[in-house]
Amino acid sequence: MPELPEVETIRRTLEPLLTGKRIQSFELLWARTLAFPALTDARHSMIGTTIAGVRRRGKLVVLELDSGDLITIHLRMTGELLYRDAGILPRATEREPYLRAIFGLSPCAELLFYDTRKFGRISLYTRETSASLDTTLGIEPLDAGFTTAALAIILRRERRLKSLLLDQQLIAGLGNIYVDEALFAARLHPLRPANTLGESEVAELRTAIVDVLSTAIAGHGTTLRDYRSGLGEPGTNQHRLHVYGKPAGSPCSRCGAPLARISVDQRSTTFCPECQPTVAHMLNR
DNA sequence: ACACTGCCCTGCGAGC
DNA sequence: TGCTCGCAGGGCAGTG
Repeated sequence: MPELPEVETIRRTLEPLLTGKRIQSFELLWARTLAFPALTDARHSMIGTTIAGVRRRGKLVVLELDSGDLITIHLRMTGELLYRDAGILPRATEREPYLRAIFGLSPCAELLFYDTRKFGRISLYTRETSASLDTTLGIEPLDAGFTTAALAIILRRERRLKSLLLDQQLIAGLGNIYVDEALFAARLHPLRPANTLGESEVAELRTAIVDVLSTAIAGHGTTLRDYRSGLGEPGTNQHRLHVYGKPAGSPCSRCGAPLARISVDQRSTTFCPECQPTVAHMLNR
């Protein structure tokens, strides 16, 4: 499932291809893929505008239009955003089964949105409504502002660490894969109340988050099943995962102890009980 | 403030 | 082989 590194990889591949292209059509093949506004309004706003840039905010791909409007695309679990040069490849008229939306671009190109599970969402924000993005999305973990002090403020609440790190309103872009990996790297138990972390633990967690995300971006993202870059290439970071997706009982890559698997916020969570002890565990030693 | 449930969806692997 | 079932999960609404 695409998280920050996958979305960033897609952004990087799409930016040079989309910038300067004019949107000349928007075709919707699954109605709910467009979250808002209504299709006719969305078409009216985007058709005829030019893509001025491709940004990322959290897990959102953001197409900046020269009108000042923004098209945001959330891939959720199985969304794929593929660029196709219609001059080279045949047009997507054959209604492939998982194709949900088509941006027709001039000259001679298409941006295709595929999504098997139909959870992905495309939205259009105006200059006025785009401010709400920053109230629903928290700090960017790869921005300079994501300091140990900034993270310490976020952690200043009695909430389970993993649940907090997954909260997009606090930190934007982390999902199940990279939260598990970052907690493993920082040797922190996913159920630790966030406000029990010491100063050095906060610093280690910040470093772990930045390292895990940066490494994944360098590897062009994690491809477990569906994820592909904007040009259809899989990533390589799946080979660097230490805990995510590993079955319970499989050996920890660091200490050899059997990994544990629990559920946190309805999400499977894998960690090493030896490397990532609870506070109670540490006191009992 | 926090945790939990159910919903949206489909493909896949396990079990029978 | 062919079926059913549980699981995967990001975000959100609703409940406790």
